[in-house]
Amino acid sequence: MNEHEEYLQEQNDLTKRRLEELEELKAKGANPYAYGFEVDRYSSDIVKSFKDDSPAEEVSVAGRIMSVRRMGKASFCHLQDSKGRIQVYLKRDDLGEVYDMFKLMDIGDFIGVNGFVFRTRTGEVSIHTKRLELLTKSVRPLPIVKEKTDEQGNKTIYDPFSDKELRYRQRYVDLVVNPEVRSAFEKRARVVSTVRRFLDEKGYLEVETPVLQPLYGGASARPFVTHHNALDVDLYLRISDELYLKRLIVGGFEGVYEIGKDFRNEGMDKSHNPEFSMLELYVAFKDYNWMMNLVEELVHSVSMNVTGSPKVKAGDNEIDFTPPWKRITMLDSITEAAGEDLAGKSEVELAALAKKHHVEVDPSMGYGKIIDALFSELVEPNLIQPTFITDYPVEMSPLAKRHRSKLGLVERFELICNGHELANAFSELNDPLDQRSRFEDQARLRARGDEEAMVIDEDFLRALEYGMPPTAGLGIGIDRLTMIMANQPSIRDVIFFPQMKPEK
RNA sequence: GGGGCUGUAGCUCAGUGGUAGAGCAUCUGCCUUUUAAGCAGAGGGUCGUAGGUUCGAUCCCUACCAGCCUCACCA
Repeated sequence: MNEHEEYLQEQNDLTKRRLEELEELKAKGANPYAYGFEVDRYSSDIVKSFKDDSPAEEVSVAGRIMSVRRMGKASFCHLQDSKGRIQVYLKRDDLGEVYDMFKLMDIGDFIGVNGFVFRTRTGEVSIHTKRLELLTKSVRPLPIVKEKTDEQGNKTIYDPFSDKELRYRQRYVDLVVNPEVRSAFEKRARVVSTVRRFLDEKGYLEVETPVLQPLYGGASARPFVTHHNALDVDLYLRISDELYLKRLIVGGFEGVYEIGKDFRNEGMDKSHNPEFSMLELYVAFKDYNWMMNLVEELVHSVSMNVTGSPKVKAGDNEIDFTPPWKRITMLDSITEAAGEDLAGKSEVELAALAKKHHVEVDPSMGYGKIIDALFSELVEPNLIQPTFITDYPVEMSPLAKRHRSKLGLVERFELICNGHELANAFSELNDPLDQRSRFEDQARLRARGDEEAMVIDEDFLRALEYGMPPTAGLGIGIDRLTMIMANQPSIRDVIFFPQMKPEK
């Protein structure tokens, strides 16, 4: 048995049948893998612009066959291109031998069609085919999804392609068959392009910094490790861009941003993927108050561009991004939720308060960690409308500048929306001595076994010693922003190829 | 890592301790404006993998693999 025969042997009957058709088509002189086709219109544009009283228009379209209805000497099929679908009418009288070739074509095949636009008796705008070309033969059967639209315009889907494992592993099939998937990713692209345009118009410079780093930093997370053979050194995939972008502020750029992938070696769930996209922005001579205004403007602009409205549906909630948004300090937000004033409370008193509200604490947790636990449990899940939480304990924020008037706090805010963190920002710490002592605190945590504590970056400290101007910094998770804008409950639905265990 | 649910035809799913089922898809026949096309007929399966119990396992048991949900951990 030769290789080709072995391959045939392994295939199921549906694929075998298609491989036979492929040979028959070749025998009839068709090239089942053609080189191109002149397209002049998109399906949905033709349907939209059709007018019954205008003279018949000639069009050329190309796409995949998504349904076929054969009735002896005439057939209908639906052709799907990147904009939608249009019905195609094929008649033996018009096509002759080509009509016999069409009998060898299947759902999934790419065809090119040239003909004139008309409306059928049943009212559907269609193309009356004059010329038909096979562009690509599909030898593996697609899932067949049928839908019916009733008089009220309600769609019923029959036999949906819904197995999540198959959808993620074979996203190409998911995209062909489930139009709403394509639409979510188109929204993702618009999120990114809006952010980029917004920041470019403000005059900030888009830059690229290393993904492979000798030291990782800028966030609390475990990294991926890799190895450079020629240098014989271990390198880390970045967990954030922060320390490199701040070096660029030291170097004299007054506004820099980067949109790129970060990598964190942690668990996965519906809001975490090991690689994810992050926007980071640093602007000289500004502080976190200024940055809050910018974030309001930026996210509002994304919402308008992506959804056409400042109001966005997220599951059962409607989120309104019209500025200004609520701003409240972290302590006040806990005070509000717990109904007890936190001001001046000691660590012991806080721990007692936590127990009272059934928030788990253990003796190893310091003041900052208890505050964080209280916040995560009592406040964060209930924040649906965009809210700035400000002024975090210094222990939680080793790269943020101390608050100008509140002892033990830093000038930091997070934007919480729909119960999740969407952005994180601070007035950047630029005192090299303070930064060194914060790194050293982190090193002590690390020595005690905190694998996520930051490592000391001497080169970054050296840069700060040369002087970094007052700077406001921001990070926004692009995936999570997209989840909200596209109303997708899982990060896997806004990442084309989410991380999966290997297929066995 | 803990708990729950799931894995049967290309897709979506029923089902039973004794020869494996449906709809759609596929194939054959009829049909030149149909549309979840229709009518008549046909083919298609290692029932996730490996063990065990049993005369006999797709079904019961165990382990493993994969997926989803959830909790924990984590930003």
